[in-house]
Amino acid sequence: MPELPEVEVLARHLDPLLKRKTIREVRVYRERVIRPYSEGELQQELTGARFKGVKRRGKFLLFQLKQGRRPFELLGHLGMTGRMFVQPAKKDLPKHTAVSMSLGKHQFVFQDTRYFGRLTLDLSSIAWLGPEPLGNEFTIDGFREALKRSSQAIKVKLLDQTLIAGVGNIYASEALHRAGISPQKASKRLSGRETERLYHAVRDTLSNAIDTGSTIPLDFDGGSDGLFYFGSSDGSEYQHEELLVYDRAGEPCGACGEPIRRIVQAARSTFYCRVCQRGNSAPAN
DNA sequence: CACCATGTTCCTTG
DNA sequence: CCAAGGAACATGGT
Repeated sequence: MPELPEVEVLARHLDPLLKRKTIREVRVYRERVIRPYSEGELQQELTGARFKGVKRRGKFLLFQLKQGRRPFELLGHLGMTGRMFVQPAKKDLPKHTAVSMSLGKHQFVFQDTRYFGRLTLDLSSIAWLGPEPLGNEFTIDGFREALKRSSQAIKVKLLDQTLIAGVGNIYASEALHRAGISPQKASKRLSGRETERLYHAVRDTLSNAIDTGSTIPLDFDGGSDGLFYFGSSDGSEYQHEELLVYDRAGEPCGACGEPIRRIVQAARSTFYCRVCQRGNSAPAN
């Protein structure tokens, strides 16, 4: 479920559900996700603490808590397959539950099939994140400066969380299509106009996804996988319709009809239209 | 059985 | 030293 828009929608969803709730009990079923802390340490810190709010930074969730008068934060990340939701206390925990916290009548559940996600007191991983793409810190000038140096393909560069925090494999392809730029073009070779187009394309792609995702009911405790870009829990798939190139290899480009291509960059799939996204892929150094 | 998957981190290579 | 590439992590779907 994990790119910026999904995490943003999830943070907004969880905030009112967790706010003012007190953690009564913590259970860790997979210690890997709370590393480098132990179950005992987490229980020690969290038991009795109260939620103040839920925020997002890049693809990370920040749970703001208070133990008495002492504020602190818990960091969450969904990895590839993580889900976080609130369900009735009596309800059975799903398969692959990594952590659960009882909140009285309800319980907060972190479930993650592949266990790549995190729920930890170790906040170090957000220290190196780049600017929030939808915030004021993200500027065209800063973006241009960052791209100037690198000979890496622009698609790969967009996944660099120190460049922009929150763009993932799906929206990187989507943003490049929107900007009409070849994913293989070396970052440093983008023209001023292309850089500007990409800057706006990234922001527009992400905000549109948040808008669409916000319209979808997130009844996680009903068994939804929460992957709103793959459809909501009732089976409809409106958000998927918004994706113009991702996972559409062979299908005609909505703009020109050319079949969408799939290539591999940095060991990950990239989808693009050869006609709408022309450009030089010369790997000059 | 083979290959694919929304992400990050660590190790190796050049 | 740094940038770039790849593997590892772990499980499931097709």
